[in-house]
Amino acid sequence: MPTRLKPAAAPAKRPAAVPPEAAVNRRADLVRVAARLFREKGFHGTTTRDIADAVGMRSGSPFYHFANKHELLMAVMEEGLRLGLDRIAAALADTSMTPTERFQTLVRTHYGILHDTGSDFIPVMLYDWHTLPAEYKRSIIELKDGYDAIWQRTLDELHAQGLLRADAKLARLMILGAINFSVTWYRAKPRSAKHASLDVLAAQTVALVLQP
Amino acid sequence: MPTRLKPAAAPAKRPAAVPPEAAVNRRADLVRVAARLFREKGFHGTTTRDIADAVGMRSGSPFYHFANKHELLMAVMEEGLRLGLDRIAAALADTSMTPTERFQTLVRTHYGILHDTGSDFIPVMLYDWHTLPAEYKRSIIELKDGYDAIWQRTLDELHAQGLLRADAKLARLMILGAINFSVTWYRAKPRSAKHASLDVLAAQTVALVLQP
DNA sequence: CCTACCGATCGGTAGG
DNA sequence: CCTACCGATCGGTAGG
Repeated sequence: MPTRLKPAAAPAKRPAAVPPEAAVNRRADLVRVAARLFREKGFHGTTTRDIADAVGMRSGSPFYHFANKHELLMAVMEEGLRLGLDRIAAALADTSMTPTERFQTLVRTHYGILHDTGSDFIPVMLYDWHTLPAEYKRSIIELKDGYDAIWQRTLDELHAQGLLRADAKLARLMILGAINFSVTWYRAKPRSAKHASLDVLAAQTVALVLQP
Repeated sequence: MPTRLKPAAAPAKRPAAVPPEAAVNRRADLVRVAARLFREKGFHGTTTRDIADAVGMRSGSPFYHFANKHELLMAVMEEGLRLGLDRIAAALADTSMTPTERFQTLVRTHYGILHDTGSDFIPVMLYDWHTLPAEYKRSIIELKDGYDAIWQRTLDELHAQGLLRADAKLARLMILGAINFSVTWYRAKPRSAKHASLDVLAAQTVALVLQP
């Protein structure tokens, strides 16, 4: 008859009473930390306890902010797409750019979205998209469609100008695929000096697919 | 005091004694079924019981063939790379091909390796590479390096001929990335007639990156 | 957000 | 390869 062992450790001290708007900060902490851990170890490879530990909560407390683990995953993806759309909007704010310049900007911005410090949200979406139950996917797909549409507009223009030799829709899938796949091989800030920077990566990507 | 409930079901009948070489067939069954399930649900999303069920074994029996779940994952990846290398070698058997023809062949073959019926091994490697412990990766990396080298030779030649405008090594990463990423969006044999075939996909990929 | 907990499941094993 | 099992862990919950 195995009796459940209770930790003999002293009970944790309660933190000081929290300010009113702290809950949303704690929620944001959970999303940010979940993104990092999901990216490193995958959704199923990360436990809700790992996430709670990393933000200094007890194991049951994340469920005060999220009904279940999948909603945490959804929040990570939503945050990533919202941040990504913001970054794209800011980068394309100058409306005088040529289609080629817009394309260069999109490519460089997307590399940043994948590899800048703290940018773990979109990689999680790329890794664990198939893990999200269909009912959670709807709202994410809406955001993702907005993201794709921005790319598609520019690629359509490039195609019309004869600067893109493939079908514009397949070109979008292939170019974003080429960039997205860098999450499997690119390491930010390695010791080696001959490592390609994101600027170089972006320039080479553009050179590969755009007609001179 | 919860007493463990034992199933009241009749004990399963032992199957007839197996022929001597059957063990290797059963092992191959496990690898093939594991590849399919790992692809569909991921490594952590698939239980060893799922795999045992799918081949008609009891839950403990896969561990007669594999020391642990990770060795099953490694076997899936190894099988995929071996099959892939075989397919490439067969496809490139004609030594009179130009670099452009070899490139077209490599691209088309790789799409088949990802999307042909029963070709679940390499997609598993793409999805769950980061799940494999480092000590298991060594032998896989060796096979993978061989695969990459074949691509690199052809891309170097294309670059020398001025048919590829990006650095040849980055071009390999980006082109294989563009193709590999199709595992996230391409569905084989859909109902829709306007769906791109692998032939079309391959031709468009070549058109996108190769200078006319 | 913590305490205290549970039901289910999971990878894996001993022995045949 | 099956039987019979276990130790550990996991997502999640009731109540404060």
